[in-house]
Amino acid sequence: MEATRTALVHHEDSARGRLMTAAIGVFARKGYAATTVREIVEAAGVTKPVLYYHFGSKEGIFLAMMGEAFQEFEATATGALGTKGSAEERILRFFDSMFALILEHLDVMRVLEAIYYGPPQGAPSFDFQALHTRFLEILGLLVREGIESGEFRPGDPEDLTWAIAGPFEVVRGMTLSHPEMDFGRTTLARLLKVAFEGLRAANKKESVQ
Amino acid sequence: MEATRTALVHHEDSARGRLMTAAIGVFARKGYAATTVREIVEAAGVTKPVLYYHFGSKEGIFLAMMGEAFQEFEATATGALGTKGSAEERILRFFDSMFALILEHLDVMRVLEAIYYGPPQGAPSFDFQALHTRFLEILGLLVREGIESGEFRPGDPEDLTWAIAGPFEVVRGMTLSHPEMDFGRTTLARLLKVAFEGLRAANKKESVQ
DNA sequence: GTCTATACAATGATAGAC
DNA sequence: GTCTATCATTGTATAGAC
Repeated sequence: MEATRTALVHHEDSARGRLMTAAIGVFARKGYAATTVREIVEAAGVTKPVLYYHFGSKEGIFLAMMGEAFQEFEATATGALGTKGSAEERILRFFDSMFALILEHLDVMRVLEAIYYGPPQGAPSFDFQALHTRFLEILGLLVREGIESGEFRPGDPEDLTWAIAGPFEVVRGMTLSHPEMDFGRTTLARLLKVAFEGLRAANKKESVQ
Repeated sequence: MEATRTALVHHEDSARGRLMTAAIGVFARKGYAATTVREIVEAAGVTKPVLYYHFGSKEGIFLAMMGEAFQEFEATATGALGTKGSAEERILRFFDSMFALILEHLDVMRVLEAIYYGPPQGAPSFDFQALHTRFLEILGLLVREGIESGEFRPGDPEDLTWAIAGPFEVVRGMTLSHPEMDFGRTTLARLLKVAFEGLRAANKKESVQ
């Protein structure tokens, strides 16, 4: 997994690598539609034909970038399933590893998010839905296990899953749109703690300060 | 307030009104940058010079649209402050009225959200930040009152505010990106109930099913 | 206020030399 | 693999008639 991960972080210092890095930055800042190939190649310090040689088109470099991100997400998400501990601990670790991934690739996540939640902007279609579904699938599994083991109170598993997803959405959203506010793993853990308060089985409730 | 609100819903059947309605739809579907004036005028059944006559530019029609939305948001948000009841009830009503506003103007909210959370797309700058801040400000006020009255447990007001904002963010996000899943006011109320569980003062906790 | 016709800039993409 | 030079298309915006 480490190998897959670094692929996205350290693009080799080739023309191709610099183009990828540059494209991620510009797409993140201006969105797919508003980005021109001229901007990308200027940021990468190459000329237009170099981009077309390596990626074939504006769509091509976009898809290459999304493909790498997709692989890495899938690896991290699935990896979180093989952990031990209480449901709370496992959920916390799952969120923490996903959030760390977001922090490492803020720009890619911004592009991904803009296209998934926002208008397609004429960007080539890409199955972002699968990412989100997979995230909720794993979270739902962990929540269900917590309910069955008696760690969480009885209740509609879907509702409890969404209740736990809330803090993650909040922190993810604020991190992407307001990085200066410095929401982070600590804040995520703190908000999650509040959410867990509403989920714990009655016999496990602690008095909280 | 009703007068302000209808301005956005029922655009008069003039060329200007049809242009506004058409622009909202196209901007929502394709984003600001990817939208062409040709598309707008074709959807409105008029020709290009008509748009330039009424709004001056692509930016002009965008700003006109955002201006109307802004006014309506402010009116609804502020209106929610003048209500009576327990903190839970007031928060629920506040969320419900804000969510109703979103449902009425899904397309405008999509455009607004895309530009606020996503890349600016070259759209004219607009103080979306103020909307979000105002929303959190009001919510924070209601939460603080709940803490002070002893209805909510003691705790960091900021954290508790975010914890309550979570369900709203989730339902808003899902409604905008997956309207077919039919999240709605009922789901919002249900998820909010779970969140309140984690906030209630110890002496007010009820056993939940 | 609304049309036809068009100006003018910028865009994605390529041919062909090196 | 990378460059210079250029093409075809599409974009915003406008002039001028009605």
